[in-house]
Amino acid sequence: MRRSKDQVARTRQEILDAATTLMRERGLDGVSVADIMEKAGLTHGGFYKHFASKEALIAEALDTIFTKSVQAWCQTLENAKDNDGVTGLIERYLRDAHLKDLGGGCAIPALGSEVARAHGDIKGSFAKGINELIATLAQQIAGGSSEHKRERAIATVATMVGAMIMARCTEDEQTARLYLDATRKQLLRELLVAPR
Amino acid sequence: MRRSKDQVARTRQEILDAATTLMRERGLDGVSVADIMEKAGLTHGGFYKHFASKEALIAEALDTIFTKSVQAWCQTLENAKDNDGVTGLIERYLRDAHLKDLGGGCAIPALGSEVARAHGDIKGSFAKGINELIATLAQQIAGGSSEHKRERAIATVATMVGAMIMARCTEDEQTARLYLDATRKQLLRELLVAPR
Amino acid sequence: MRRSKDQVARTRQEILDAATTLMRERGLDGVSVADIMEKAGLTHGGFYKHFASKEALIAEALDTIFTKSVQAWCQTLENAKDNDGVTGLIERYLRDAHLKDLGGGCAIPALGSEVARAHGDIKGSFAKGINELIATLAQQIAGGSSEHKRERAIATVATMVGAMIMARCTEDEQTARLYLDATRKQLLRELLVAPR
Amino acid sequence: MRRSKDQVARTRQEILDAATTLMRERGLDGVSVADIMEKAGLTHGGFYKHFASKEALIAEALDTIFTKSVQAWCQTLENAKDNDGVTGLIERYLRDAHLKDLGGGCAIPALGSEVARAHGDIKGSFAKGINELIATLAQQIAGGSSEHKRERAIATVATMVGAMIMARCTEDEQTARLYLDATRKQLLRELLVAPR
DNA sequence: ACCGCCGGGACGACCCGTTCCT
DNA sequence: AGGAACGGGTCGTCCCGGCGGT
Repeated sequence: MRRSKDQVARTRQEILDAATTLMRERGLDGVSVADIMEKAGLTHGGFYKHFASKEALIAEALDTIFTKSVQAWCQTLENAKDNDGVTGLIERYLRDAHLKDLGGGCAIPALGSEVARAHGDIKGSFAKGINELIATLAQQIAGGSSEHKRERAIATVATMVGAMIMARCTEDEQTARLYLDATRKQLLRELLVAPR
Repeated sequence: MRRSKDQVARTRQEILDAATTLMRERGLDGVSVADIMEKAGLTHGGFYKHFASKEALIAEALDTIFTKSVQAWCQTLENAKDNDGVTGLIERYLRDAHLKDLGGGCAIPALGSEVARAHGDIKGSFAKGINELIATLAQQIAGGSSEHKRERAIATVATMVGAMIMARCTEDEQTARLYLDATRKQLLRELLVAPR
Repeated sequence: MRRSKDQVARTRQEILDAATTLMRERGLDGVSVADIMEKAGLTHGGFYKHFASKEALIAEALDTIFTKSVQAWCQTLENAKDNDGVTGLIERYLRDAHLKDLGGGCAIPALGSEVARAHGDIKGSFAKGINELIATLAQQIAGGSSEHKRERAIATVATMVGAMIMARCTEDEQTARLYLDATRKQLLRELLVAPR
Repeated sequence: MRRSKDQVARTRQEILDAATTLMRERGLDGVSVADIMEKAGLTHGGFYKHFASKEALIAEALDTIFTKSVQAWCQTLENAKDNDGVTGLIERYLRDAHLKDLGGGCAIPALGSEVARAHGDIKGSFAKGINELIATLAQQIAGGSSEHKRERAIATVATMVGAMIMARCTEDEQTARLYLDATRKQLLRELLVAPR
């Protein structure tokens, strides 16, 4: 009975993991329940024992993705204690590897357009995730009121997200890299100007 | 030959117009050929006399959307000759009306995530459109080398796009407005700081 | 597990059976997957759990048809041990009932023209079936080398097939019957002449 | 007005010619009106000014095909005045070139299976054509009553048709050739036996 | 008067999310 | 948990009418 429950939970987690990757790679409408289950090593028949619907899975998978993203951001922010920390985050987000890592990267550029048209839990989970990401960054912004910090965090995330989307929408790698580089430069410049 | 050809061209344009709106409202995979034709007042049977495939229509509709966007940006930029012009564009992009105008707004936040996973003409048209938007803005950026202008234009567009996406991904209007306002403030601040 | 597997196999067989009949009645392009499923008492949705494609079903249905035909030929050939056996087969093939039994008759006159334009598994299954039918008949041909037997079997099958096609291509029953009768007479005449 | 009428008739004939080839190559259901018109160098819009329907075209095209076939058979039969004539026809029908000439060959193997399922004019034209072919051959059969001649002609045509179908239903050229050769041998053997 | 071509329904194969039975 | 069955949906193609222009 113990083992079994563990197994069920593990299976559930495998479905969730498969979903997080596939969703970002192919989009919310681009993945089928069967695809996800197959990637999890199962047949799609048992899916509805674990989740109420595809939508419920997506909402939960979104939570999982954002939770991991927040953790990663925290780590990046903390690891660079001596210097800014924010600098590190920006460079980490706008690097080439992230550009190509559709399935493992930030959910906002990967799914933002689709979620904007969604409703209910999906939109809710996504909005919560964005909020947490912003809050995570805001803590680390130097100087100013907490309101000011939040505003700067919002704009910074927006810039990174927009740059990643634009970079991913071109097949020309050089242009993509240009978008990322130009954005990083500008963001770093602002960082120097702002604290004052 | 006059009337008929006009009529055909008009019909084609109506299909295209219907597509531009529906695509942004429901996403590339969210609209069916039948939906588009119905909105254009036709049945879907005649679609393939006008376009080779759904993909071809999308690519062309993307061109149409971006052409109009470039025109709108130019106008906004020129109309405000005395002051910056860029200020006007930013305010226009990040205003509440744009947030809600999914079907008529900028294609990048509306379709970016999906196009990132596309290939061929669709991605090509989209990339060209982004490029033109950036070039349009770059012309109006004050001071610095042309390279510097371009970089600032890229970052500015990225910021606006990212903010719009994030704002559209929440059902809480207040939060959405906050994202837009915070971003606008930050963008305007940079405008004051940068040139000199 | 027992019942279930049986049921699945039975369903699959019902689809196959429906296909074998409908194909011969309406032609390869004349039947839709939905038609076949409906005849099998199912809806069209579940088809692809049983077969990879319409083409795969057709190829398998062709195998089924020819397997049954070979069995029927063997039986007819063996049942008439005392006399020629071949005589019985010819009379069985060229009788009136076969003329009208489009859905249950020999696949070669029913589908030959279409299969001639097909490729891959469909053509492969059909060719194999023809070969087996010829081999079945060749065994029973009296006298001569095995090569000679095969040649005579080929010509005999060809004659029967051609007569059936021609007979089915007229709406005048008398003419149809004439084609069948004339062919049977000629075939029987050859049987008397040849062995010696 | 004169020229125009000629031109119309010529256009009609070109459509007919295109149809005769395409029908045999791709089957009755395999050709679209657009295909035929395109091959005739026209767009498919004007088709219905020349023919009442696709069915009407097919029926007429069938007449054209059989008329030409009868002419060709007559010629072959007559050209070989000294010897049998029938021998020449058999060899001409069962040769390798005919096997591959789907679009220009005999209509019975190419379309027989489909026409068997047709009705009305299509079946009527086909049946008439078959009849004429048989009558053409019957005239040239040596010895016996006219009834006997007809019977032998029917069986001979049936054999040739069946052999051609079977040969075309295999992708293995060697087997195809075997079917044709074996049939020809047998047919020629009968020719020697019969007159007596 | 006749060709060009747009437009209309209908239908084709294939796929998806979900339920139910085993 | 496995998987068959369901019903609805997608894009693409077909045959055919009817209008517009030469």
